[in-house]
Amino acid sequence: MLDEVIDRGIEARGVTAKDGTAKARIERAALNLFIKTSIEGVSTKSLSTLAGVSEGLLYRHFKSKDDLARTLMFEIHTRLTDLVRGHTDQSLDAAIGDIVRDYAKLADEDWALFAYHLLYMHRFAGIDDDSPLKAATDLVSFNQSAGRLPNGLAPHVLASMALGVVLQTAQSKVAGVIDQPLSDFIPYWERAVMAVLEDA
Amino acid sequence: MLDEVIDRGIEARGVTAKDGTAKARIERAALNLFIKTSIEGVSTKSLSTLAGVSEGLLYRHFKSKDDLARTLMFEIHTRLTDLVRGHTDQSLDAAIGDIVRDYAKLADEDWALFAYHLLYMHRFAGIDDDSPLKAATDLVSFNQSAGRLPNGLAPHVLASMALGVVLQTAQSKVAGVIDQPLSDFIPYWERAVMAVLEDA
DNA sequence: TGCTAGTGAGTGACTATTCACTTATATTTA
DNA sequence: TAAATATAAGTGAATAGTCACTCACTAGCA
Repeated sequence: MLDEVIDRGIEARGVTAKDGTAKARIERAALNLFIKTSIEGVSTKSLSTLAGVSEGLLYRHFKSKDDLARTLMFEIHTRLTDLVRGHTDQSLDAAIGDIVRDYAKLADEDWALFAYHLLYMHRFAGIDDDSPLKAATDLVSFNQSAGRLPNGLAPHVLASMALGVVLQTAQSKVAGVIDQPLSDFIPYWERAVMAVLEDA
Repeated sequence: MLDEVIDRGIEARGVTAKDGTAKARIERAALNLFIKTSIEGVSTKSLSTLAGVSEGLLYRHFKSKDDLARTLMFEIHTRLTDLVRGHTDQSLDAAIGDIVRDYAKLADEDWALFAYHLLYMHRFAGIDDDSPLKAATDLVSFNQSAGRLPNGLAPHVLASMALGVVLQTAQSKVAGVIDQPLSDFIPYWERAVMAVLEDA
């Protein structure tokens, strides 16, 4: 039964167990198993088997299973946060447009990594010190101060609501309810996010 | 260290280990530990200790740890689905108003149960056959057919985006970014959800 | 007497991690 | 250039611990 999972995992990505460096194969195997089951529910044995390496090798490249999970999480977390931050030099419309476009592109290009973030972000303590939500909150706050957005709601609440439009669509894709690439929704996201922000 | 977690868990709910029936205490302990860590990450030992019962007793009331997790999930899942379904006899505004109000109320009244659903729903296979999203999709579809909502987006996508407004606010509360009761956001949710639906 | 609630030590399977070991690949030295 | 040496990549059996679950048992109760 484990073999089936392993075969499907490899097959799904169209690669053999020997593609890429060992470290990269470990990371891909971890992502695919983590999003399929859970982090604690994946054993180092199944992980190394799917990656096509020995169990011991995991510990040459990562201090522990937790370190592996953390490394993967912070990689995508940083990328997503950077992507949202720093759009104060353009109009709000343009900023939202850029952000949702980049979000969709990143998700479509590396779905496993994106889905991993969506599913397990909340498990990593301290991750909210800086996050996509934090960056979005700063953007909302900036535009509220400039009088371009209503002040009725606290910026982190309004940012949550707006981000929800995008993230719940992604969640539905994780659940298998949606099977199109997220890029298909870019113009709709743009309009919906602006509507949430301006109607508050 | 485990004892600290256990103490905090009990303290946080203002109850002693002897409150309620043993079965109810097992369920509350499970919910509180599951949302704090994960399902697989919680041992039957820590669970029974927090509930103040023996490990063996878990198996008098539930067939397995998985059965316990499933039972809790389907209880809240059914309640939430019912809450969204069956609002076709009123205006869309009124329906959205009722739904977000009931959602907020249920979440505020039993936060652990609600948070459990939010965090782990996606893990239970077959749960999407009927779900809050499915019910919301039916409502959107009904209103699209009646010409009261634009037809540009597939109903399950539009429903996801609208639901995201509410669920991401809840997610931010799980993350500890928001600490108000969700009921505070009812009127804002109403407006934002309508804006998403009508602007699509 | 029969029944349900509750116990907790015991069990075998599985877990993450280690470690002594074997290749392979650079780097230095003669 | 060739030999010598260091360093990195990779192995898999061994280990100590934890896991979910069982079962023979006791306590109360109708």
